[in-house]
Amino acid sequence: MDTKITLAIADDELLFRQGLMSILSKEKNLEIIFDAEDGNDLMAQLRATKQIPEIVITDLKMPGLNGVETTKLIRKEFPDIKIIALTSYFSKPFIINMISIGAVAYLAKNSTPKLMLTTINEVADKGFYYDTQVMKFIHEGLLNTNDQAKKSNFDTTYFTKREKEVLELICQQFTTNEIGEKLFISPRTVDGHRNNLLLKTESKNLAGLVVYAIQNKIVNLEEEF
Amino acid sequence: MDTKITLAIADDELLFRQGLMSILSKEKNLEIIFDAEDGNDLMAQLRATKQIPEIVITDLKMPGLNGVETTKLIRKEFPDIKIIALTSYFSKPFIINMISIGAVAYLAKNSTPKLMLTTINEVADKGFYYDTQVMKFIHEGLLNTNDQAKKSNFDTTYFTKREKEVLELICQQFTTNEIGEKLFISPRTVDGHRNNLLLKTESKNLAGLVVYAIQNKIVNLEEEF
DNA sequence: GAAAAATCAGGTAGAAATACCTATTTTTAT
DNA sequence: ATAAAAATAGGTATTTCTACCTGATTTTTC
Repeated sequence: MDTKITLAIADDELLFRQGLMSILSKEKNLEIIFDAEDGNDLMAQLRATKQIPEIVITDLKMPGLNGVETTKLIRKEFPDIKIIALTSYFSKPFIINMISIGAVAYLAKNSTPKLMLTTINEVADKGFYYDTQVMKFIHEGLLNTNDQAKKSNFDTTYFTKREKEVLELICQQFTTNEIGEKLFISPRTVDGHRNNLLLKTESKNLAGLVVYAIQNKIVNLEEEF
Repeated sequence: MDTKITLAIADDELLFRQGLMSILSKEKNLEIIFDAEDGNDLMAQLRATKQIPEIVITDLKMPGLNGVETTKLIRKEFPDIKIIALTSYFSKPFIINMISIGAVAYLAKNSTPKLMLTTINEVADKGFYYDTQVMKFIHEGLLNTNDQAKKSNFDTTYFTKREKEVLELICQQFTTNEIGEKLFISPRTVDGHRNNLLLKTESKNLAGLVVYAIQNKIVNLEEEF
C-alpha cells in the first residue's frame, strides 16, 4: 500500500528535533508534516493545516505549553490524533497519569531509533504501544485501582509530603538555602526535592513549578480579600 | 509624659533588622515589642501577643508574606496599627497604591536614622507622615483621579506593555535569553524589564513574580478543562 | 522479610537569575 | 516644547538554580 504514516513533532530543543526528523525522514513509510517548538506552536499549526497528522510525537518538558497540557488540548480538539509522549522521567504514577490523559505510547528520550520506529509503526497499526516496563507499570497501576488509587491523586502527578512542603515554600519565595533551614535539612536535600518536582511536573524552571502548583491547587494562596 | 511609642519591625534581612532595632532602641521614647522575619511571622506574633504595638514598620520585599499583603492583613485584623512601609522603590503609582492600601508612611530603606525617627514620631503624633517626594506623588495622583486614574490600574501596581509581555513569557517558563529572542530585544533589556517587575511587585524572585501574576490575573492560564 | 519508595546528602559544573551600576533613544503626556 | 516615562542595552559580580553524578538510611508497602 502507499499510505504513509503522517507525523508531527514537538520538542523545544532544535537539535533533538532535527535529529529525530533526520532519522524518521529516512523511512519510506513515514511523512513528517511539520515540527513545532512547543505546545502552542504545535496547536497553532494543527489548527492551521488542512492535513492533520495521524501521530503527534511530543516532548513533555517544554516551555510555553508543556507536553501534559498539550496532550490534553490535542485530545480535546483533535481526538483522532495519536500521541506519543517523549520523556526522560519514568515513574509509575506519572506514566499512569499520562496514559489516562490520552497518550498512546510513552517513550524514553534516549531510546534507540529502532524502538522509536517500532513504536510509531505499532501505534499506527494497533493504536497504542507500550514496552515491557510501561506495561508493568500499567499492570500494577490497574491492580491498585480499587483500594488506594484515589487517595494518591493520579490526576495530579503525585507528590510526597516533603515535596509538597518544599513546593509550598518555593511558592513563598524562599530560596533553597532558606528552605533547608526551615525544614532542618541540607540545602542539597532541598535541591533533590526541587529536582523531583521539576521532573514530576515536567517543568523547565521555578516559574513552571509555581504555575503548576497554583493551577493544581497544591499550594494555597491566602486570598482573604 | 511616660507613654512610650510601641513598635514592631518586620524585615527578612537579619542584619538590617537588628541594625534598625539597635538605632531605635537608643531612643528613650520608643519601645520595640518584637521583630519578625516576614509577614507570616509578624502576623503570628501580633495574634499571640497581648501588647499590640502602636506602629508596625515593615519591609515590602520579603519572602513568605510580603509587605503589601502584610499591610492588607494588618489593616483587616488590627485596624488601629499604623503601618510604616520600608522600600527601595519609589514610583508614583506604587506609592499611591500603598497608601490606598493603608500605609501611613512610606520610607526609603536608605533613609537617615534622623528621618526614620521623625517619621515614627510624626506618625505617632499625627497618624501619618509623608515626606516632600511622597507628598508630590500623592498630589499628582489625586489630580489624575478623575480622568485617567482608572485606566492605569493603581490597585495592581501598574505595568507597562513590555513588562506584561515579559511577565507572560516568564510564566511560560521561557528564560531571559529566549524571551529576548521572541521579542527581538537584547537579553539585557529583558533583564531590565524583569528587574522592574521584581521591584514593582516587591518580589524576591521568579516564584514571587509568577504568584503575583496569577493572583492579579496579569497572565492568563489556559484552563479550558 | 523483601521490595519499593521516600528521605537524606555529598560532589562538580554550568546556566540562569539577581543586584548593583550606567547611559542612550524613543515614546508619551502636558 | 519640555518633561516624564518607557524601552533600549551595556558592564560586573554574586547568588541561585539546574543538571548531572553518587550513595546511605529510613519508612512504607506487600
